[in-house]
Amino acid sequence: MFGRKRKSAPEPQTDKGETEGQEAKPTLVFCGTPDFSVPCLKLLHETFGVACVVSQPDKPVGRGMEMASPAVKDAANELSIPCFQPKSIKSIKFDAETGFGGGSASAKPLIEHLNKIRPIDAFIVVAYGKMIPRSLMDGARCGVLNVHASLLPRWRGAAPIQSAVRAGDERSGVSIMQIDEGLDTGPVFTMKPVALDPRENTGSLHDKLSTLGAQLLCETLPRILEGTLKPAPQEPALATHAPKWEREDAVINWNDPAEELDRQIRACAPRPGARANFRGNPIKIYDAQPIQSYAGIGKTPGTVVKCDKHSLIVAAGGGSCLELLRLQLPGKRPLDIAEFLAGAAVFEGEVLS
RNA sequence: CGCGGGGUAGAGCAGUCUGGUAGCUCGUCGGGCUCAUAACCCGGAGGUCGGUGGUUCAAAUCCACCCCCCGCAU
Repeated sequence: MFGRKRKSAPEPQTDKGETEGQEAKPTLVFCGTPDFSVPCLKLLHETFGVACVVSQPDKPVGRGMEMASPAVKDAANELSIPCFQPKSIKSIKFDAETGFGGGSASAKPLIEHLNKIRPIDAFIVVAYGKMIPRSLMDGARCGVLNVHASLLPRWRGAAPIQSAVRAGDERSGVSIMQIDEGLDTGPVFTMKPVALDPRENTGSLHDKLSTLGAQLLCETLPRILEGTLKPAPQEPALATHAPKWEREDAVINWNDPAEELDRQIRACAPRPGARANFRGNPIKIYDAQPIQSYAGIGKTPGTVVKCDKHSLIVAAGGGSCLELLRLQLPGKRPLDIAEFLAGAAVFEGEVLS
């Protein structure tokens, strides 16, 4: 009920002076879109307060093409933070004298609001989904800060988490960086590593990095705002690129060795799910593991080499074998292998593609 | 009105087209065999077939509407 006029901060905040120049709350603008961004938004708002949120527009999605709002917008609404969803922010301009201007029609309300809350200390971008224009870098005292889900300069780009899992990286992490005009090329304030579990998938790593990113951001932000933490440039020679995940990346090729398939399957879990074909139906594989005991040497990759009530083992490339653990038929729920086998009699010698 | 699949015992499925005794694999319970078992054998319990209405002597099955789940596309 009283979430509306939260603008004026509660008065009794004159206690401990842990950091001296910290009495005034910074003015922060948060830009983000999916689930991944939500923990950052929440912790940031709790710790420092967020003046407004920018997210991608609602779009028709899923069955029935119903309009769906981004997770960040829903979170902003819960927190009673004003949220703007311009179609594009590319053409927004900034002038030190007159403030923000330009912009497409859909960006007007945002621009108006930004001018109202000036001066802005920082824009904070977490998986917003679009490139950030120059104007925002100029429009805040500390420019645009970014939480990126990798240890830069490894895995710059759109799909750092999937890429780390698929590559079999032993560790990943989050980076807090300054956005410049390149794609994740800006100098880095700090990074925090995390070890990948051998059975890690994209979903589990996503969740780890999402909370880790929120923590690291909020720990680091005070020193960035007061200018005592300087960012260090990335080493360009070490950079790798993590391109957007394409449909093709989820298609199983049984000629690949089992270990590679395992990594691909984990990279595709829980979404979109690695795809194969079984009896003419598309089937998704969510979990599997390479197996030593039943060498598939001489078998065509994709052939079921062993199948009983509890396990299903398929030949892969180079004589390797893959035990399928969890899969899904079209129109059905994902099933653990034992459940799957209870309903669909599978025969040794059948071939998946 | 984007295209499509599905809801039958605790789980996974068949049966629906061609209405007429509720079936399979697993789990569970009891018993047996075994040094042993996610093994094997014997026996039992467990279902108002998603909901409502309609057609019919008779509906899981045909018709109408509703609820819920999922695949593709994005």
